[in-house]
Amino acid sequence: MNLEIPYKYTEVIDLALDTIEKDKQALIFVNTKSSSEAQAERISKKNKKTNQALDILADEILNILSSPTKQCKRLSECVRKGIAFHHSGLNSKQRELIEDNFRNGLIKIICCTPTLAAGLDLPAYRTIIKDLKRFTRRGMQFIPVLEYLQMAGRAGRPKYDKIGEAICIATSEKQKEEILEMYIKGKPEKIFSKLSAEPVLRTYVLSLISTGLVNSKKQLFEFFSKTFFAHQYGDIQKMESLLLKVVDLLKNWNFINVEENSNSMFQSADSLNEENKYVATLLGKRISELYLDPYTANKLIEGLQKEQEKNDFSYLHLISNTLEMMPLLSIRKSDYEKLEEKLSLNEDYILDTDLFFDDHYYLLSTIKTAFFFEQWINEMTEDRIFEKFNVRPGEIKFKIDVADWLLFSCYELSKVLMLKSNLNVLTKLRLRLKYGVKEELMSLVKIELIGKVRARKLFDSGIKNIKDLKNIGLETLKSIVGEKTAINIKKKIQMG
DNA sequence: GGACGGTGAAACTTCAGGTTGCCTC
DNA sequence: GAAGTTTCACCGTCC
Repeated sequence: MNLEIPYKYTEVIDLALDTIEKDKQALIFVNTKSSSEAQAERISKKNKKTNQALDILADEILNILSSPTKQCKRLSECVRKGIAFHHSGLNSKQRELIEDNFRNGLIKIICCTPTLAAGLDLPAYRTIIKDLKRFTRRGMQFIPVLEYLQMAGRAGRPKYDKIGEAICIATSEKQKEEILEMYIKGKPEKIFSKLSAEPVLRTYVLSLISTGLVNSKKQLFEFFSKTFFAHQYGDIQKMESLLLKVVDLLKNWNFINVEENSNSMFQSADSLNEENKYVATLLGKRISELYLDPYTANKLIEGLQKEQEKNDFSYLHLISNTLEMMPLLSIRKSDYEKLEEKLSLNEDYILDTDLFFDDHYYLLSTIKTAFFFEQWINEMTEDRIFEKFNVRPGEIKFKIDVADWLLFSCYELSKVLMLKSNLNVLTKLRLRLKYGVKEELMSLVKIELIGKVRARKLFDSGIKNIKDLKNIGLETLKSIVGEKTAINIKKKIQMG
């Protein structure tokens, strides 16, 4: 760790310290999670002001998880000095604590990613926008003016301050001019319709047909011609051919039927015929209710229908290979060997065999993502996961939620398609995923008040299910999970 | 002499966010 | 492309 602070950082630190000196608060926007952590750390090391309330808060933050992660420790040490970092990788309780204690004035500075710019109402006297560039596929690019406005708009607290300050940090004289032109004098960019993204378009077309709002080509065109999407797209003919392409896909996947209209003079079952009727199939309806992108749904179905032998990894990999799971975990140099090994070990269990002939890097990313889920359901701790996979607690939660939704979708699709062999495995997997436990803990974890940590402790002490819990003496239980919890658990079991 | 700790440069890694599902053990 | 993090060689100190 380098304690010497390079010149270019000092102005942000000075601004932060000046804010504290004035007894005001500031938000500092940076472009990455680790940048927000490093920035908060630098400021906290320079800030001398602490107090008892901050100590209490710092301890609370440290002990939110059963075993504190590196991130918890780092955040806790910053908060001890009244400084915090805030991004999507934080545990949700920690995030809430930071927000609440910024509102009540205890925390003076938050270094954050753009999470805080939109949605959350957290005004500050001063907003410092340190990074106006962000990494994209085309390298470092200036962020949109709209985003800049969101961030700058956090400055000034209506009830407390008459003014607010939004400060941009330029890295050079040239950039200073660019920022002035683009953000201060510039206009916000136009808004674009989200429908232009194909997955969204597919989902909407299916949902329109499925709910019966649209049931012919004519109605479909009519509906879309009134949307903002059409207004922006301009070329109506091109849009119509795009829509027909989607309809054909849905038909090929058996999510909708195109039925002939018996009154029509020209009978043909294709989707082009003006008068043919679009009707969602049972499968299509379910997919629409699940909010699944039809493309993903089709992929899942193809996998679920495979008759080859499946294991847990098969399903975890199936859901990792979807648009919804993007972005997949990225691969480090040191990962390759392990991932290749994992791949060859599970080659026979992978359901989407097309992957073997495609982009190998992508294949390995799907393997790594599935591997991450597999480690999670085998009780790898959050700290270890951060270390091994570089996924922070808040991101684990997010990925798990997506996975659970997709597994549930797999379950529902299997039900509609009468693929009964998948059902039990999927239910089991979902439960294990939810708690992050091995199969042996499943019956314990189902009991209220018992999560992954307590379940593991109990199991290792020979208590393996609810019957064991009933039979065990209160004193013994106390020695395992602590006094209060033991009493509460006993109460719960007797009631249930 | 060896263990240990601090240092700094070079190599490596990563890059914001967060929609949507449901009743079953 | 830039910043943050990790790794590693090097050096001085202490026992």
